Amino acid sequence: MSAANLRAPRPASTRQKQRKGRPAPSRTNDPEKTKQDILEVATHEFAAKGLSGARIDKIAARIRTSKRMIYYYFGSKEALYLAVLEEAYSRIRRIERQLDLDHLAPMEALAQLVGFTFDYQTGYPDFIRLVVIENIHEGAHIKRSKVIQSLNVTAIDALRKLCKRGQAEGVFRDNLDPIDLHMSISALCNFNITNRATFSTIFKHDMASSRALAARRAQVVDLLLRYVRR
Amino acid sequence: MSAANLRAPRPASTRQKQRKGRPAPSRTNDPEKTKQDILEVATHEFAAKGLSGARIDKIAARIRTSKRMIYYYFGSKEALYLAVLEEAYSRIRRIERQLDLDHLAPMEALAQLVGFTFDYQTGYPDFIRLVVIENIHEGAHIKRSKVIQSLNVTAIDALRKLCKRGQAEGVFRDNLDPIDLHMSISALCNFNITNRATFSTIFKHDMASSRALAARRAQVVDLLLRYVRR
Amino acid sequence: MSAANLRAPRPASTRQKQRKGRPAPSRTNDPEKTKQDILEVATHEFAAKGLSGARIDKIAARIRTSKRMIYYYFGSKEALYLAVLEEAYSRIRRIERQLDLDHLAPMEALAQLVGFTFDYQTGYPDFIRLVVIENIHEGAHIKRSKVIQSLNVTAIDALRKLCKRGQAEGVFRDNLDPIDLHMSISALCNFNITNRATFSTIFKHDMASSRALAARRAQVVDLLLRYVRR
Amino acid sequence: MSAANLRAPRPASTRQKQRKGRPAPSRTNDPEKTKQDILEVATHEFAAKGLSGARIDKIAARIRTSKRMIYYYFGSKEALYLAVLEEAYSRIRRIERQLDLDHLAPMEALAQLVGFTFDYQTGYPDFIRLVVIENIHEGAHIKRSKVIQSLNVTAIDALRKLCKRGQAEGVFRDNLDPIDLHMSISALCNFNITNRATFSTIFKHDMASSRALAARRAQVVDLLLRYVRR
DNA sequence: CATGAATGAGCATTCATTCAT
DNA sequence: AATGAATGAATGCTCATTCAT
Repeated sequence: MSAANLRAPRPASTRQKQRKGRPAPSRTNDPEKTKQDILEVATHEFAAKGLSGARIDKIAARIRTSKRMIYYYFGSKEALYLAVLEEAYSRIRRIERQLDLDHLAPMEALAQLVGFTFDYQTGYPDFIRLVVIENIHEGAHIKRSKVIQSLNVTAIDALRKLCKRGQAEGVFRDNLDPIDLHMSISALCNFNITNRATFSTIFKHDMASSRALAARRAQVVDLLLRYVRR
Repeated sequence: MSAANLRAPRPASTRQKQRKGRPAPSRTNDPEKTKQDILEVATHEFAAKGLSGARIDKIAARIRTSKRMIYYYFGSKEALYLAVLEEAYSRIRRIERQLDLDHLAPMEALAQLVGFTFDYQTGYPDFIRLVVIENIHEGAHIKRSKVIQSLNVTAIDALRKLCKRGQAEGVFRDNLDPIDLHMSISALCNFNITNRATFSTIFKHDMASSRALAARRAQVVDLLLRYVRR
Repeated sequence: MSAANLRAPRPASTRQKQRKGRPAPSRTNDPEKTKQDILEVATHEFAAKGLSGARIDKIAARIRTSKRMIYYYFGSKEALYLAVLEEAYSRIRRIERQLDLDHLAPMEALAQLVGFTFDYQTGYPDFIRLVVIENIHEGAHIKRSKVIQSLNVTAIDALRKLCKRGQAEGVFRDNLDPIDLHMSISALCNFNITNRATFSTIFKHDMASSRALAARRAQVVDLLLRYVRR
Repeated sequence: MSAANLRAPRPASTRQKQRKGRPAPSRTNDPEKTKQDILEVATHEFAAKGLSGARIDKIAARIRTSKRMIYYYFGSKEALYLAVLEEAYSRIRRIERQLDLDHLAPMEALAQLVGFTFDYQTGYPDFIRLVVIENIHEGAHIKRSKVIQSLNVTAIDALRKLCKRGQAEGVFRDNLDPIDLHMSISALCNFNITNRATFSTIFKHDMASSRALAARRAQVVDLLLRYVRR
């Protein structure tokens, strides 16, 4: 049996290289980098447009990779979105872990933690945007993600330790719930991102200026310190 | 005034039993009602799915009106979205106006205001969802809306008056900025809606139970009262 | 609230009429005809290429209707395929019903029935092609079709009556099963369609010429008459 | 010779346990075996899904070889399909050649031939499925295959000899055309495969049970014997 | 001999929107 | 005032196939 000489016409073999104005897809042969590039651009697209508003085409157009690669590596739009979420959560957890509060006095430590949270959210607004978007979807994807749910929330542990220490030293009042405190910190730090546009518009109050940010940061820290102090 | 009677009307209560097959166009001959019905359903659809995720078809299917009517009355999806936003903002402003804090002692008045805000957000979560969604779009629509920008933000005026009164009476500390205070109130009350799903999932802490809500409400009030008191 | 003057730019309203060389979609306003047209072309496409090989684009291109209409009326490729199957089955049943064998002598009646079947299959080969294709899919779609399963198979009833009559008159032998007989008739009549190309190629024997067809028709009738006769 | 030992070998028996994850490329270093494995799996895939419905990916996933190998050995999907067809035809011809009818009385010999054909088709349904699929494509590939067209159709020669012998011995009637007889045999034996699903569904008559098969086999033999006998 | 990475072209399907009455 | 029919332009996704090593 020799199928070779009976071969059906190979439509693709005669295809001309006809790159139009395309961004010239790379042949990096560095799959990790390619994946990372996709993830990075996708993070921004999803954060800016939401899951349904994001366009795979747009993501592809922004990288030196064809749209096809996105499906090659991630399988579907939703899977890409989940990967983006997982990466975003992993990243913040990774950074939180580096925070060392033990060597500071309790009040100062809390100020540090709140300030850090505020700065991180402000400096990397895509993360909160993604979280908020995921909430619009009622957390449907996060609930399916073992990766995210297995991440250790160091922030809470740190907060728990801090509360105990503050109370032991007599500078924090009793009846402080770390989870609850974390909620308040998040709420106050998130707001600057999640409501900036509407708030700025309605109150004619530019929340994005570095001056406004610095002032707000101080107030948020102040507000939370007042809350915990004896 | 208790917050309870300010709760959002249950949107579904007027809904007719869904008929199978065609959307069964109405012969109500009551254009105002038809518009209102569209708006109500659209509010929920946009709040639940976002601007891009919302489906005109779904909205039409849920009302006794054909899809065509939506275009007849509102012109486009985006215009409908804007109308929804405008209605939502108008509504909260209308209700805020009914709040009478002058007859209460400053601390109590603030507690009332915060509690009301918390209850309203919780009882009518679509509003905050819409606001958050609008922020994903960087406020692009709100910026074009004369209606929303012309709405008088009574809440701020009330807060300003309250601050002054509280300071005059010596129960509030100095250096309180009403806008800033408003921001903190909003942030703390919004969070329960905007981050409920992810927070509940990650911290295995059901934020939606009536018990959790009541506890959180008390903490938010407490947090803010501690912030203003001398 | 006047959304009208705030209307978002309507991207479609400024769209120019830019019909390229398209087949100029009709505005027949005759949905029944449009549906029928689609069905007809689709029947041929599916019969010629199978379910996976058929192209919605090709079907659309052959009618004075856009591809979009196919989804408007049928919902999906698979649903269209099913509609095609149902129409094909309905059609043959409708025609079978017109066959009146009662006034003929049993042998002649059977000859008539077999001849008719042979002619119908030959004259409308798409039907058997579709059936064979559906069998490749292991009857997955037919099993879901209430329409097809509710069709009364008159052919079998006619055959049953005919067998009885033939046996009563002493011209048919005993031990004849109508379903089994039907199977043999179908098998012998189908083959000319289902295996024509390969058989013709391998045996260098053109099965499609009118002469070959007539000869084969006679043989099939002969074969079956010999089978039933006492 | 009993038909039983002519049955198709169970293709799955040599298949290794599927490993999860990657297709786990083989290090067999036995190109002939690899080719054979591909062919075997491809035969089943094409028979089950048709040319357009078959998936190279699925074929690759089922063998201990990467998808790339398929192209390495066969060049293209269509060439693989053709190789499958050629192998299937070669195989049946090879087996037909083993049939020795000369030592049997004509009637018995025909019964043997028909019974064997029926059993082979039933036992190795992929072959007829492939043939039917190739007919959907109007025999386009078979026409290009020198391999298939050069295969000697022993069945026809055997039939021709048998007819002559039967007529000489006075047990077969005159006017028997071997090709035509072959056609009838094929038609009656194929039907059980090509129309099983739809026929079973429509007539609520399970054609696949061993009882139904045995009964049908007897009838087909009976039908054909009656046809040839003087 | 062997293979992981990469991809162009096409495909089914969706969706907001408009036409004609 | 109201609506059933119709549709262009995407959009997510698939698949056979090839590159580079």
